[in-house]
Amino acid sequence: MAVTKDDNQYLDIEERVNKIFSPERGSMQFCPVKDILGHFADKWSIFTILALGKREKVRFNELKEMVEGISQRMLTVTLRSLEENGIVARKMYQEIPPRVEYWLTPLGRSLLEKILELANWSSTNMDAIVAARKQFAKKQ
Amino acid sequence: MAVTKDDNQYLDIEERVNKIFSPERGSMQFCPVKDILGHFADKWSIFTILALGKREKVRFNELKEMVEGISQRMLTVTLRSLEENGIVARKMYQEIPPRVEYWLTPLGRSLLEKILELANWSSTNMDAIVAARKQFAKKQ
DNA sequence: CCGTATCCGAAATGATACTG
DNA sequence: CAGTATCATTTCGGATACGG
Repeated sequence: MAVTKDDNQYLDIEERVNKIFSPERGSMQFCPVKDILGHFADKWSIFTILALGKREKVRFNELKEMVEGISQRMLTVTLRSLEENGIVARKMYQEIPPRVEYWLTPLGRSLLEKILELANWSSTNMDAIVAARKQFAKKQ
Repeated sequence: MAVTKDDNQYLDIEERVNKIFSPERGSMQFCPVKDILGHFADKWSIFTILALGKREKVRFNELKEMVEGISQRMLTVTLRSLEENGIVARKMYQEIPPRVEYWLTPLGRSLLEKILELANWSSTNMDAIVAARKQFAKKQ
């Protein structure tokens, strides 16, 4: 069996996946992929980070408008989690009425880069996915 | 590229975020980012795709071993969802005992590429995140 | 305005038992 | 082996009330 270009590509990916999960990449306490990626792999975190990427600084209620469908509670919970992990910074002004601003830290902006890639992928492959769904529905 | 990346990095990102969400990118029925990304933005999907990237074809129980902590039920549910969206292909052999193989479609492998980037980001920035968590704990 | 606290229903997930 | 079905449990998330 001749090795085609595609085969090489596949083996390359396979190697990279294994590399990420290999023990020497992470500390002994935890696997970074499981612990860290598992922390951001939820839709509210992803949509919140994308929304924060739209502007330099955003106020709480502005953010609530931008992340469609999120409740006040979930936005608070999500922002705290992102703040705890160094993705988001927060500044509260002692005014009346109060004003609180959120923005992405440099770390957060680097994560945004990767999420943007994912979002672009969604946009690019939308048609293929919709087609796959129709195909799957037929088979059932 | 003559202009350095850092100079206009922030503005560039802001523009790209807005572009993804702009109406003309998606159909009128749905926003690809919300509908599609929201579909894969859960940890079991992400870990399953990463596991499938490790090997060319994987059997159900092998996969269950590879995705640590997943239950049989959630693996089934996740695989069906990925199959429905054209990310995963499935072949069942009429043998006893039964054998079922799963693998990533070309579309799935292109998604894997993006997820790998995210996983790499986690690995690379692990230390910064752990530091941020400690810092946050102190402030509370 | 920007939260927190609480409660409650809904949804996601796990555990277990069973089947072709 | 690779599921499905069922039930129990945990978690998520919305609604509401309240406070700085």
